[in-house]
Amino acid sequence: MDQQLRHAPNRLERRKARTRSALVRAAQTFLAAGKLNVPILELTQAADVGMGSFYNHFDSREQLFQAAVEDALDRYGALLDELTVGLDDPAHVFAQSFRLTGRLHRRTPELSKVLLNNGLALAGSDRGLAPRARRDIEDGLRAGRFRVREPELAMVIVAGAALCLGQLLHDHPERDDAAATDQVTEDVLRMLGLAPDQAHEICQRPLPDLDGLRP
Amino acid sequence: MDQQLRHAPNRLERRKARTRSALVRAAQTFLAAGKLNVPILELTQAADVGMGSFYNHFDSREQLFQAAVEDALDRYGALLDELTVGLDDPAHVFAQSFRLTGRLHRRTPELSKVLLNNGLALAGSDRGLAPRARRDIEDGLRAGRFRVREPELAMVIVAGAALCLGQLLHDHPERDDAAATDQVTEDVLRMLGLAPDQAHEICQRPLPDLDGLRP
DNA sequence: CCAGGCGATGACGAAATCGTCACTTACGAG
DNA sequence: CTCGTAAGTGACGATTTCGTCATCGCCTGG
Repeated sequence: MDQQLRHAPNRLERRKARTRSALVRAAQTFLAAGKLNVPILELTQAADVGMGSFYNHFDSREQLFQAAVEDALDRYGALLDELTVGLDDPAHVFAQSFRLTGRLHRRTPELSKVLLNNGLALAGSDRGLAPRARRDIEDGLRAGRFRVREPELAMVIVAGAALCLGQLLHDHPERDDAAATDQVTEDVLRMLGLAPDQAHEICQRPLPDLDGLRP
Repeated sequence: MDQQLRHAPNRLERRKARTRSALVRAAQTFLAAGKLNVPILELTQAADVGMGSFYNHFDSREQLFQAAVEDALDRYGALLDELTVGLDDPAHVFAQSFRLTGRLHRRTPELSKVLLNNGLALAGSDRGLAPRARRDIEDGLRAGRFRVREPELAMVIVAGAALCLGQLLHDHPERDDAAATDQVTEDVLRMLGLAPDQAHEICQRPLPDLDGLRP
């Protein structure tokens, strides 16, 4: 009883949230396909909601797509967090995040394409991957593991490498994504000032199991 | 006389080329503004040609935009070539190209935006900047200046850095573009395996004068 | 000077897309 | 049980965009 009364209006709110969520997910589909100019009707049909429902939740297509990107980013970021808990060495955290991101391009292609299609705009964003990378780099500097003059400019290279790596893996499905990712990570770690042998070693460490994370 | 007869039909061909070129330039304007879904009529008005002329030269808007991107890339590449003739050290060529590219983001914003808006797709392209960067890196490896395991993966980082640097300079007009570019170039050179002090020195060298190149 | 061809042009009917609105359905309070 | 409200729905008229086509004007060769 208490649980239901906690924040009373429930049934209706859930319905509303479900409709909105359906629209967002449909938008992510088109976002992944790069079709930014889909007719609203097609969007609502893909979401399996009525055409009029769109205007109950969003004023414009741009607004919906923005919400779709933010949602995708938040999920991407949360996933990364799950996968890097309990690591001490900032360089290890950074390397593991970067390597996992490389893996995720193949594991969740839709999410990957959302990233690639909005890539540059997101590099300076305060959501998603960028703030995490920034934090890891600064942690690494404080811990004396990294050696760069301007963290923000190192971020530029890290973000660019992550994006273009994703694009490479997307354009060349035959490439071994794990090997390519680990090599790029190693190069980036060297750029960050880590000793070459340490950079190499840190990229050989086992990664957490990716199976069974998303039901 | 001989000159005119060389490849006979001239007057008409020039007119045709002028119309086409006007369309391409207009398209580049919209490309730079990120407006990919401009009505054809607006495009032809911006180009100051008749609406029907569009269909004399292109079948679809996509086709025009593709031509616009290729044209911009070719001009960008040709400009880079002009500015790096006569350099011997591959590392120097690379550094100078990269630093000039950073400068060009501010000097020719339209060209810069075309690059940014099509960025990732161009990283793996065989036109524009990518093939030059690839060539410079391989030259550097042969000359023993660079030390990376896989040139193609180093390219990934270089391309990403160039793009995200452009985005950073675009988002933060207050930033000193020369200083930021030189620092990023230095970091990238370190990533490529150049000794830190050499990387620093090579980024201090004077650049060719940019004034008076485009009349 | 004439004729033929090629490119330029914009009016027009066809088609796509928009966003409102009048109506329905589902829920929850009294 | 009944009513009020919030959300869902899709038909419809208005608007935008498309791409064709009949016509025009410039150039060139004869």
